[in-house]
Amino acid sequence: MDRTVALSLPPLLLGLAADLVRSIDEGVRARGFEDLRPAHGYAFARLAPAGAGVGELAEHLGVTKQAASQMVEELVRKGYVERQPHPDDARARLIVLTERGWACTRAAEQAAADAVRPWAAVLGEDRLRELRDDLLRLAPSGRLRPIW
Amino acid sequence: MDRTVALSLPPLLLGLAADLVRSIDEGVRARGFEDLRPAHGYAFARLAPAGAGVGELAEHLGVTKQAASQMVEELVRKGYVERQPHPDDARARLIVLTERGWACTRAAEQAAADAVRPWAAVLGEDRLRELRDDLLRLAPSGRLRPIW
DNA sequence: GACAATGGTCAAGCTACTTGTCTATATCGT
DNA sequence: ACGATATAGACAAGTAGCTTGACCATTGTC
Repeated sequence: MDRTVALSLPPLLLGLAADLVRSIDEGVRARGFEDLRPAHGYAFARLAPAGAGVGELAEHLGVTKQAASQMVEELVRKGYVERQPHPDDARARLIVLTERGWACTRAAEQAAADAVRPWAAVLGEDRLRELRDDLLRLAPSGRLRPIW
Repeated sequence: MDRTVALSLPPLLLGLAADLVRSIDEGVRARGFEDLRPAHGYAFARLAPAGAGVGELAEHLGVTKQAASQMVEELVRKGYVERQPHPDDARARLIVLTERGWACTRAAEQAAADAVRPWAAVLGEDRLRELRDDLLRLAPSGRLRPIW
């Protein structure tokens, strides 16, 4: 395999990803959610579809249950999520987004769209779609991904 | 601009970048550098070409001078870098890689190449090169990028 | 119905960062 | 040339987000 491609690809990919995270973070903050950090976005991405337990959230974030529990406590205190009793298991709790949590999620999507828009101007719509398709093929099987 | 592309691209890019970081980190550790974390790789990338001062390193890493100074102290203690007097400025010090630092840098490049190799199998050499070219066009002006 | 396994929390400790302060050297204005 | 200000870096203390360890409540298993 071409050595120059192998050596140049990782820095480019990581650099672009870092810029994207920073850009979305700024966009989310600019929309009034200044008490959140990128890590919270990864949590929202897991919680948005149908909620999740603390353990599931921990696994998604790649941290311990205790750390996830602390983050949930923080997000509850800030009004982004709430703990509901789990319907089937009295031990477990279902963590779900509040309306404020959903509002933040929508803000993150807007910020992401804003961040990507210039890319379409640079590459063109078609090339950008191909880029998306390439990334889709490289992405590990249906693992859940962050919103921002 | 196509909304589905705008919404799917960021998670795919961030997810792939996260996998890449984890993969390179594992590769570096497997090659015997178990006392380093991904953040150190970003530092090495800035130091490798010609060394740098603590302030320059701090700006590259996006942290305070004090934090960069602490990381340098840690890397000195572990034998990866050394402080040299700056030739032109008696206040400043030039931080440069030691032989061990270079060995680690080479290990990181190997690990990165290992991580990217499967991508060529999925996309093909030509498509992968186009992907690299696309990322190059999206990368902000010649900003320095991490090795892993 | 005992008993291990699981979901979650409480408590304490660690680490990588932060802000604040300081010294030494360099640069600028007069 | 010299005093004022800016810059490079280190020292010290505080903080935030993670870790490990211990624990309780509920569930599933033999």
